[in-house]
Amino acid sequence: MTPCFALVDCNNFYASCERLFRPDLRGRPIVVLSNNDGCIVARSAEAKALGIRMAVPLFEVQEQLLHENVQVFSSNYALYGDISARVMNILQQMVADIEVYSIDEAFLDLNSIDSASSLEVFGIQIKQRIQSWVGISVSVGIAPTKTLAKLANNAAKRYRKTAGVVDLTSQQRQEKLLNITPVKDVWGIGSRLAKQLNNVGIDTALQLARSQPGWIRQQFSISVERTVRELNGLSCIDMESSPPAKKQILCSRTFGVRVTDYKDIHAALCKHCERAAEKLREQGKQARAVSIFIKTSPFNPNASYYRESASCILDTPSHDTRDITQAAIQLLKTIYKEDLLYMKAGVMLADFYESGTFQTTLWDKPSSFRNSTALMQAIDKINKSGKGHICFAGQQRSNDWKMKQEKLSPAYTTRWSDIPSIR
DNA sequence: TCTGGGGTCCTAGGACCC
DNA sequence: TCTGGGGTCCTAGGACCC
Repeated sequence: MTPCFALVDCNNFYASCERLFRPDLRGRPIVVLSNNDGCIVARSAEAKALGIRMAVPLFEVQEQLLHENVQVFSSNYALYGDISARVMNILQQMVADIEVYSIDEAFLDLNSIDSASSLEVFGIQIKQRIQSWVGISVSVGIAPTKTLAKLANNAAKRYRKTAGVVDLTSQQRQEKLLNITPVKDVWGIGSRLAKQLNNVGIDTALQLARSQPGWIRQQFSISVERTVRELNGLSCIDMESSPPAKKQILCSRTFGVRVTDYKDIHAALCKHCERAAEKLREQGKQARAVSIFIKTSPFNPNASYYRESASCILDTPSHDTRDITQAAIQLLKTIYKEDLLYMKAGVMLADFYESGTFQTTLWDKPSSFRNSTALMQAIDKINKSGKGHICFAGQQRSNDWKMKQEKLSPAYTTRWSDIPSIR
């Protein structure tokens, strides 16, 4: 049986979430900013129509936003995460197997659905149900491979006539769409590859599909070869129903303001270690490799760019926040330089082990902390309860370095005090 | 003044082994 | 004169995704 995938993708997701509890914003342009209010990461249809580009720094368009009366929001992940969970929940009820691909999109395995109705009708059902149960509008692309389903979804978004659902199972329709799709719009082809492909005369998705897979592999990589095959309807990228175990965990943030003091960077790093260790424990893993980095702004013309990282291997893997923090701070001491304006710091964990599976040698030192597991479990439980937050002292009180979020909307669906009331 | 965060995969090259 | 062959592991860097 030929496989069949659907890609369901929310339209202008962050902007749609912001509008969900603000009916007064219907029809008005909205943009959502990245962490730290730095760049534009989402735009409503109206904002797109004004020509506001994706990923542009806020300061470059500030005047235009003001002039066009665009509503600006900081990222509100509590809200987006909750709305996303509701959408995914509905999809899970409609098919046997889904892969949550990102916060606003999921692949569906359509082989299991009742073949009595057409695929397109099923797509329309998905769209209508999410619209009426959650209030979010989605687009649906259906095809025999994930890469084609992505393209079908783009078409569903782009062409009004499709009403938001495109069934691309017919080969004839595939060719028609590939022919009018620039190669840069193909999933897996980024700007660099697009340029290289253009240089050898491949401008459209159809031209890429018609090229020799072996030659493509030789010239580019096995990933691009896979893309060629997928464009021809041969499924090479399977569903991943449960997310694969992480191989690394990264926590980093740009500071709200530039910082110079060691104590501020120390505090930020402690916070990042706490979150990284928490994520590690969620995976049920222990890490052996710890690395950190600090950097100044690459955009400052008056100072040279400083970026340094350092890493170490723990004697025995650990999931104890204290082990990880201790290692990180030791590393920080080796790369911190005075009198620089730091922009960002982060910590990365890697080399993961299941608890208790690591073979120690006679001379390895175990974690210096006893009762680690029970203590960490207790901390995680308290921090997830919503009743309070326990942290280690290294984070200090200073807030100088914390993220800028000046336009944050309420956590409408996840905090009691923020629930909208109707008068 | 001001430029996000968190990931994955692939390849090449060096070190090292027998 | 002549300097093997086959392999693993690790790391850095490049590319991609949302």
